Amino acid sequence: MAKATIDDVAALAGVSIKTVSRVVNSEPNVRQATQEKVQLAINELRYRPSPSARSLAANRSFLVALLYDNPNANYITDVQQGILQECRKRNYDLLIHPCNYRDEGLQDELEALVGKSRVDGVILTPPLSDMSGVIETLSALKMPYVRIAPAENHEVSACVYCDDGKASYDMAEHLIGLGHRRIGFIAGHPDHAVSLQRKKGFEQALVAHKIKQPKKLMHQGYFDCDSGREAALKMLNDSAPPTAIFASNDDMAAGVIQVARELNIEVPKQLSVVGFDDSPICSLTWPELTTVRQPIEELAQKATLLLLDELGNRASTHKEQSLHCSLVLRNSTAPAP
Amino acid sequence: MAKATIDDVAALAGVSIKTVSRVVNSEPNVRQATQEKVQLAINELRYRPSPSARSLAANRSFLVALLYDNPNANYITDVQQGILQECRKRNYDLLIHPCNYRDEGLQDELEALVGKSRVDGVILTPPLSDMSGVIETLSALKMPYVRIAPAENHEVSACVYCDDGKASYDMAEHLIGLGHRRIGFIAGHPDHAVSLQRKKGFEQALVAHKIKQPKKLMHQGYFDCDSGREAALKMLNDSAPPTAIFASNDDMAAGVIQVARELNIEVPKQLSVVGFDDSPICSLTWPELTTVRQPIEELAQKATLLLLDELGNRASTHKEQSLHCSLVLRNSTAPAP
DNA sequence: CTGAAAGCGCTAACAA
DNA sequence: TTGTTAGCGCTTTCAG
Repeated sequence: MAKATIDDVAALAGVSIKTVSRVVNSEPNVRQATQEKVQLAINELRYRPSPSARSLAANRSFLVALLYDNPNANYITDVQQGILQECRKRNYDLLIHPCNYRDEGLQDELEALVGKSRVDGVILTPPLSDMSGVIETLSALKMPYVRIAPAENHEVSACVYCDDGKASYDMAEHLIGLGHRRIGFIAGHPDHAVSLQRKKGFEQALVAHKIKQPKKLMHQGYFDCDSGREAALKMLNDSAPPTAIFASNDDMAAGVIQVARELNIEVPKQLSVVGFDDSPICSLTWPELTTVRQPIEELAQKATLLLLDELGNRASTHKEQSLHCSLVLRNSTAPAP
Repeated sequence: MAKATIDDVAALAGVSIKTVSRVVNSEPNVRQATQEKVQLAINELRYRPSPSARSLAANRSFLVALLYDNPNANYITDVQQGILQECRKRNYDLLIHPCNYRDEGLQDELEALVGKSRVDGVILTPPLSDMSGVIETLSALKMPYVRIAPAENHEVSACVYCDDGKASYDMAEHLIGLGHRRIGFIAGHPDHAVSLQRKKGFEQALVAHKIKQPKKLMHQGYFDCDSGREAALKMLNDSAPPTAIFASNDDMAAGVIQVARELNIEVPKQLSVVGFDDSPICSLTWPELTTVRQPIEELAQKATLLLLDELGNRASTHKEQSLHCSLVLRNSTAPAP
């Protein structure tokens, strides 16, 4: 038998198609008895509304797009997971659209995706969350969107973020509390806004504790293991090496640990090492890595909730929310020697 | 201005909407001059066909779904990447649908997703690729699908896979070639069909080289670090410990390396360790892990190609393809002591 | 090579 | 509380 349509259901239930539509969309103003009658017919025919027809008529697709430039597999799967949690509740589906944030054609790509209005809304992750071009295109096309972890301009759209600077400050203070005074810092990729936040938080903690930070202890990294290694190599081979190193993410911290081992520097006895992100490698390194955990999945969930609310109400309640990071203390930190 | 429709384009170009449709879908039988005239109008109006209308009329959505039970973030992002590579070429979009393969309601979930025919085709990854319930549901609903890395029944549908057994055999032979005779093996999760293949390949290599494998050297693992640790602990604390350990994936191998360090067993001098998957942690462990690389992205790409071909032609050319794994030799292996 | 007409299956506005 | 009537914007016949 061919797929049942709304007409079949209406015929079987002995009502008009509009009534079926009402039941399907759980609209009010349907008598209980009618409701049940229709539901019965729906079940019997295994009727499923056609998304295309619905989209065409109602001008909404029940599809949201996740736009991202894959920074890291774990990050992105966490984000996807969080988004889908909310989507399932409201019968939305998720379409994923990785892209290259430095791509010249990104603007056009976005316009193509959004312009045909295949999706009802868009979710952005860093560094896209902070790209004015992207944001302006979306606004111009009146496409609802929400930003995950934007660094700035929290007011221009609905968004959800963590205070990375605060977490960074706390982590620095933790090290200082352990007696460390010479703390090396490896910054994150300069294109990611969080990099600056993490660096600032670190520096503020030093200032608060009246610690002067020599330039030699500040290094540029790129969020990958190699840049962590490079920075560590420079610092640890210096005549006045640090007693602790704060890497702006876990991959770089893993690089630091590697270098330490190669130089026969014991972690954490001679050198404390901390990272950021709480990625799976934290428990795979030796010693296990002290780090900062961001609630990525929750972040994505809240963001999605904000977006779907906006899509439902069409009340553009530009909200912003923030969540807290937490320190995860493992074995890569110890009192200063 | 409101969004341009096919009528607007037709009016501006001075042709019928059918002709516009022909141009948009690059159908034959349009005179060059007409073609250009229409294209001009399209550009001027920035016309984008409406996916919903198109779906409704043509009964195809240009959407494919990836159905998976997230085994691992890297695996899944690689798969997504591969799929999207092909999708972009043919203007398909990807909808992701993670699920729990042990969920009672999986059947219904699938039927809901597929029954409304929101998607034109489905891509399956392990362990879903081998679940008869899933496959039968898809077949019953006549939903085209392709399976990535199914373990068995390669003929029932289009599919793409690697010969894990062969790779496993080769890796075992590599260890044997280094002089190892007591090689511990940690099997993968029993629900994943590849686990058995990898185990079989390993055993076949031993048989081929006339090595008797004591039961004590065969352990059940679950693809996670902890189960690797557990197995390693048992084997390395034994009176006759192995000189090499073959873990069925990298996470377990990382666990083995940890345990070795805790027991002051030097890797690779006293113990060689190998994994499987070539995941990012391979270069983050110390020493870096020798492993097997599966061309996951290519696998996904080929699978998608197969699926989209089928969707295009509607010729159900049940093809199957296989790709090769390769050994990645790093520093965790050395001649037997 | 091109076009006219008839839907695809649903929702929205309005009527009853 | 329910039904009627128009489309939504496209593709598909089938005729020219």
